[in-house]
Amino acid sequence: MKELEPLRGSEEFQRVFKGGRSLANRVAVLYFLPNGVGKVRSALVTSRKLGKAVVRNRVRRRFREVLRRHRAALGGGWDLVIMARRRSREAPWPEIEGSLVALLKQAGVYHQP
RNA sequence: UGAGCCAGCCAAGCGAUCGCGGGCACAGGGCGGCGACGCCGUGCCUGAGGAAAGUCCGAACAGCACAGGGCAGGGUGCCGGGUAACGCCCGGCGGGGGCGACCCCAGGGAAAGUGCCACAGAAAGGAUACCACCGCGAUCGGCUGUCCGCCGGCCGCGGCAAGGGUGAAAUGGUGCGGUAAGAGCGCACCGGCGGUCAGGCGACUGGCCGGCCAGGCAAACCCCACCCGCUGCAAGGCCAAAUAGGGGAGGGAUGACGUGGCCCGCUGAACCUCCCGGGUUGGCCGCAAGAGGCGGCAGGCGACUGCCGUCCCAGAGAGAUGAUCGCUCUCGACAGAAUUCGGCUUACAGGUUGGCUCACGAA
RNA sequence: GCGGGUGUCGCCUAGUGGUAGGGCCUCUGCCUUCCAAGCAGAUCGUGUGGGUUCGAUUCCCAUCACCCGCU
Repeated sequence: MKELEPLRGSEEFQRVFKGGRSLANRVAVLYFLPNGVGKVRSALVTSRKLGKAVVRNRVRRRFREVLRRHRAALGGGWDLVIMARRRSREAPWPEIEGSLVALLKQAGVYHQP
């Protein structure tokens, strides 16, 4: 998945948090910053406040599935950090997918194929 | 039929499509490389738990002496066994609870010493005598006066600890005898203690004898017995890359470092520590065949052990299980491996197997 | 992953085995024309479950929550 490389290291996280913009709804917070690489790099954050390990793993898997399904529509060079919020624990799948896509569209990262 | 006790097992299932981690294969395809090969791709196989959890114990493994002596510190604590080891497990003993099946118990030492036992109470420990009880003496009063005698008050000397009262706890309990009043003072039974004999590997149990001398708390300090070196896979090892190994202060064969809270001992080097200024933030091994699972036979009451057969069962590195659809049922709990095992503890919808107890009914 | 610490009224805190104390807050009363301040009084607590002890905030065990280090 060349178009979905991971983001690593606290320096890269700090760069996105400080230099980037953010959008949010009840399911997640999206931080985004142009990276000039031509590829989309992304990372998911599920804090301990969200729940126990089973809950955090399930949320991360569902978020990752959203990115996988829509990776063809993600264009340009962006660094993304998606942070899960409380609603993501009990939200049904259509709500999660719809919420994340809405955030990506709002940020201008999402292009119709 | 109802109520209950103990032990064990399972942890929704089946199918389709798209995706993820790991392993193996690839003759053909794409990219890189002279090449071995790597990446992509394709095919097949495989992919969380009974607690993976809490991190409360024990070990393996690794480094430092194949971890040694002492102090300090910590842990364990009825007996016997199991185990690599344990604070775990099994079988007993003693105590407590339940009609019972059965369950629970940190359960050594208080005649080594220190300390504590608030309030109440006379007294909280080798202590004491408040009220009371009894004897003797003196004195006062009453019985009309005196002697004698009797009754009562007060004082002194002495006896005693049965009764009252306090407390969680006061030198054993009940009964009879005994006495001035009383007391294990004597006797019987019970309880405790000591001795002895018998049984048992032992904890302990039972019999006999002695005799009443010994309060509680050690999850208070402590004593005794046994155990414990420290650090932890981010241990430790190998390879590659990078800068410049630069400047200052202190220590070092009078022994740096290892080394831990300390001393000794051991090891054994030309380094080490701090400050200033810089570089790196990769890859591989450890890393999964093990005190392993399952089945059978044998030994043992059992924990467990021995032998034989058989199986290979996650291995990531920002961290693999998700999405959609169809069907079935009782509509699904607690919950996600990170070096690996053995335990303990805690969380938990339900389903299921075996054994046992009590109550009622029938035969 | 490894190691350490803390839980006491609504908030901040004392308390090393013997009645849980103080300040702020809240309520009531007094005072004041009224409010504030002041004075007097009251309510409210040992995170949870066991154990040791006559008696536990204190000692022991388990558990829950939170916090802080190392990497």
